[in-house]
Formats: sequence, structure tokens, C-alpha cells
Amino acid sequence: MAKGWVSPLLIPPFGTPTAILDPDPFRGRGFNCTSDTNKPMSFGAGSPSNNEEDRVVVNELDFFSDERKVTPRGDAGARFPIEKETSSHESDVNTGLRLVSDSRSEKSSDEGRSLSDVADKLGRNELGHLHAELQLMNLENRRLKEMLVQACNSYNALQAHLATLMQPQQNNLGPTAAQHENNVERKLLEKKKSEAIALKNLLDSGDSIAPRAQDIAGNLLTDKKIRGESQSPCNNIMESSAPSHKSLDGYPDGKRSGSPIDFEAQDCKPNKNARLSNGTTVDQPSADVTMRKTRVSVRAISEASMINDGCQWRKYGQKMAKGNPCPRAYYRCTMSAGCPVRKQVQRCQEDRSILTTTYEGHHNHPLPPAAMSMASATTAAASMLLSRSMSSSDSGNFVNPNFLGRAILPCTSSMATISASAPFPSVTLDLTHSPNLQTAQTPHLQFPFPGQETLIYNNQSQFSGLQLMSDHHQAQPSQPVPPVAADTVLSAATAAIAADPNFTAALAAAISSIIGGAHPNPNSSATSLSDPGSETANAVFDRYEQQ
DNA sequence: CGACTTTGACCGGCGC
DNA sequence: GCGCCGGTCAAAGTCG
Repeated sequence: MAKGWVSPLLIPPFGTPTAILDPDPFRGRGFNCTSDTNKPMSFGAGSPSNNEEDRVVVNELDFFSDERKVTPRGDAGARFPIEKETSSHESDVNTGLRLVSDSRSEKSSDEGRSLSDVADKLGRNELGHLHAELQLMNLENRRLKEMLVQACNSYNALQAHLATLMQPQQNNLGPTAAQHENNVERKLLEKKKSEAIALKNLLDSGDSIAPRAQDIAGNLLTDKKIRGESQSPCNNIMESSAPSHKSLDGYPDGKRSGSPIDFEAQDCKPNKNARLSNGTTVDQPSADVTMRKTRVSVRAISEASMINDGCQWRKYGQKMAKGNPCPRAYYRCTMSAGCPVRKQVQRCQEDRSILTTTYEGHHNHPLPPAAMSMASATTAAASMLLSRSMSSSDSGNFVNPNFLGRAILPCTSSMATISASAPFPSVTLDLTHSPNLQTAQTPHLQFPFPGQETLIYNNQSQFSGLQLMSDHHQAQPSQPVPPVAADTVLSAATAAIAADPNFTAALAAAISSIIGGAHPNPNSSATSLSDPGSETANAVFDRYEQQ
């Protein structure tokens, strides 16, 4: 097997967040974290395959397969199962024919021919079946590629259009028609981007569940235009709704301002100039200096020291945190000089198998494909956090009664954890539970989004997860829509969040769809390691409901 | 030799 | 003001 290729057949069910983890994912592996940065839409997570068609077809076969189980195969079989099986069949048939011919050498040539014909027909039937299946996959593959290209084109066009719209907006203070139009464009842009991400993930199954776990809240957007999109509405929120009293994260007015989710080119310390790798410092814009920190944490089961999230990290420190015998490791992103993104990794004190990864900051460089969905998901989570903090500012608490409570299912309470006591807003997504999609109580959970798309939860297959459907598909229910791989659920969650101006409700709905009515493990704690004051969304909701 | 990790020192925020 | 604590720095060590 060539380096960097992870067989999609080895991906465990989504409901088992125990990741296939690379103990040292970045060293000497030629892993995709540093490659293909110029091909953000390439499929297959850095697969070195020279035959793109084969690779994609294999992935798609995996989507269609009902036997997506952990069945170790040989390398060749994992990458080219059809070809291997086909050649195997051919070999068997040939061998069988030879044996038949040999054993029947004393019989008449007509009888031998007859037997050969029968065997040949049997083999051809199976071969034909496989060929037909292969053609079907190729057809579907082409269709998905076209969809992806279309989504990318729309995304780029909207990006360009948005850039022009952003110009006049900067000169206007109050809400104008241009701003309104900008908001519309923003929504469209985010929608298209989410669609592209979902499609990319659909075609990209060569990844372990660990990055998928981090997909939910792993990192922040890298695309500068998209970042600007995320920043703009947030700034609007800040300007329009920021109260004059103490902000919810405990900081007085004026101490922090600007978009909390935009950390580009800023150090994590708000009042400290970013120090570059060459030792020099650069002055940060005033808005960045007072930037508020937002953190997104992910809890996942991992035996490795660090889960693979598609980015490249360098350890710069380790400390013994108070109250936890496990050391906390500090990493910074090394994919670009001066990238301000940091992450902390710490094991859970109660359960050493659980790894908590906390992300902070915004990448200032393109991400490899494996990290793209993760980035957008985290941006969405941070945006959700921001929107909640802004809308609940007058309550004097970080979480308002609407947070997650209304839209989310009770079973999701252990999935999303928000912090009401941390000095900065944080959200913790607990992926240590084992959602059982097969026992979903809601067989067809559907929630519409602004625009044409609809996210549908489908439990007909454990791996169906979410399907991204357009009105076109809804109008033609007879047309089969290929089920999306389970890992795409997280991207679909991203899509849900990004497509809905109400990030909270969208996140709640998306998470609800992820676990699909699963019953969380009551023995598992959803409390954030780094934040003892964290509480589950439902607990928060209940507490505020009583007030 | 370069990239990376380790680890003690240092810095700043915060509570008392 | 002082001490605690989280976070970062940077020199030394390690590894391939």
C-alpha cells in the first residue's frame, strides 16, 4: 500500500468514535497534511494513487456497500477491491477451466467444450455483473464530480461577488441595502461552501474517524474570503447588539471587541504582539489586540498522544495542569509561518483513554483537504458560540435559555457542552459516546434550511447518515440518491450550521441528526477537562428554564 | 543538519 | 503586593 492511503474499508462505523489513530501522523509519513495544498478539492485525503478514477470509484463502492465493516484486506484489495476480485474471479474461472479440461482429457472434445461453455458463462455472468456495477459506480462518480465542480464554481463566483460587495460596506456605518445584500450573499456563499465540503467528504472516505471527530470542532476556516464572511456578520452583531455593560465572558466592555472568531494573524494573548518565528514582532491591528478568545474542544477516545486532524503541529510546551495528573501539551500550527492557531491536548483524568483537544485561533494559510471540513465546522461552532454570547448578553450569563435546548434532542445533551464559567467562551463536543444510529427513534428527521437544500437523516443504513438533497432530488424521489458516508454527517452538520443564520439551532439540529436518537452513555461525563465549570447543554437549558 | 521534542524559566492575569 | 496558575519562550537534547 502506498503511504498515506487509509482504506475506507477500515473505517469503523461512525457510532464508534474510537479512532484509527496514527501514533505519529506527521513524521516520515508523507501524510497529506503538507501535501496537495494547492489542490483543495482533490479527493481522497492525499491518496498517492495515480489513478484518480480508480480511487474515487473505490470510495464510492464503499458508500454503496452494506458491508462497510472492519474487514482487513490486503493493500491492493483495499484500494482496488473490484479489480482484485474481478481478476480473482477471472483467475478462478481460468483455473477451473483448465482443471476441467485436464480431468476430462479422455472425454470427447464436444463434452469438454460443453462444460467449458457452462463454466465460461457462469464466470462471464459474474464478470458482467461486476462490470455493470463498475459502470454504475463510474456513472455516479461522474455525477458527483460534476456536482462538486458546480458547487465550487458557484462558490468561487459568489466569493468574487462578495468581495465587490464588501468594498462599499466598509464605507457605510449603518445598515444599508448593500449590507443586506451582503448578508444574502453571505448565506448563499456559506451554503455553497458547505455543499462543496459535504460533497468533498462524500468522495473522501480515505480517512479515519479521528479527523472526523475533530471535524466537528477541530479548527477554523482557512479561506480568507470565507473568514471575512464569518467575521462580517459577527462584527455586525457586535456593533449592533453589544450592550454597554459587562460582556458575558466576564470581560468588561472595551476589553474585548471585534469578532471573537477571527484570530487571523493574532497571537493568543490579546495584548501581546505576535512573535514571529524569526524572533521579530509585528504590531497587530487594534481590533485584533482586543480580540476575544473563543475555544472549541473535542473529546474523543484515543490511545495516541494526539489525534490526526489533518494539520501539522509542533509542540512548544507541556505543563502539569492543576487538578489533573496528566500533563497538558501545547501545540502550534506549523503549516505556515506565523500561523496563530494553537491547540492543547490533555488526557482525561477519569478515563485516560479520552483525549481532549482544544483549538484556538484561525489558520492564515490554506488547509489540506483532510482539514477543510474540520476548519469550517469549527468556525461554525465558534460562530454559534459567538451568536449565543451576543444574544444572551443582557442576561449576565453566557448561555441563554434558547441555547440548544429547544431544538436539540435530549439525547444530545452529552454531545455539546458549553462553558458558562470559563474566562472565554468555549464549546466542548463530546465524541466519546457511541451513538447507535440503528436504534434511532426518529427514522426520518428532516429540517429545512434557507434555500434549496434539505438535510435528511436516514436510518435505513447505519452508514447512511445524512443526505444532502436539493429540491431537484426531492421532486424526483424515484431518483436514487447515494447515501453519504457516516463521516459526512459531520460535514452535513457544518452545512447545517453554516447555512442557517441561527447557528445554535442549526448546530443543535445537526448534532441531533448525528446521533439520531441514540442514548448517551450515562457513565460518561461530558464535562470539559479544561473547564470544570462546563455543563451539558440540557443542564444549562434546564437551569435557565427554572429562572 | 534540520526538524522536532523536552523542560525549566519567564511572563502576565487573576484572586486574595 | 504576593503568590498561584496558565501559557509561552528558548536553549538543550533527540531523532532521522
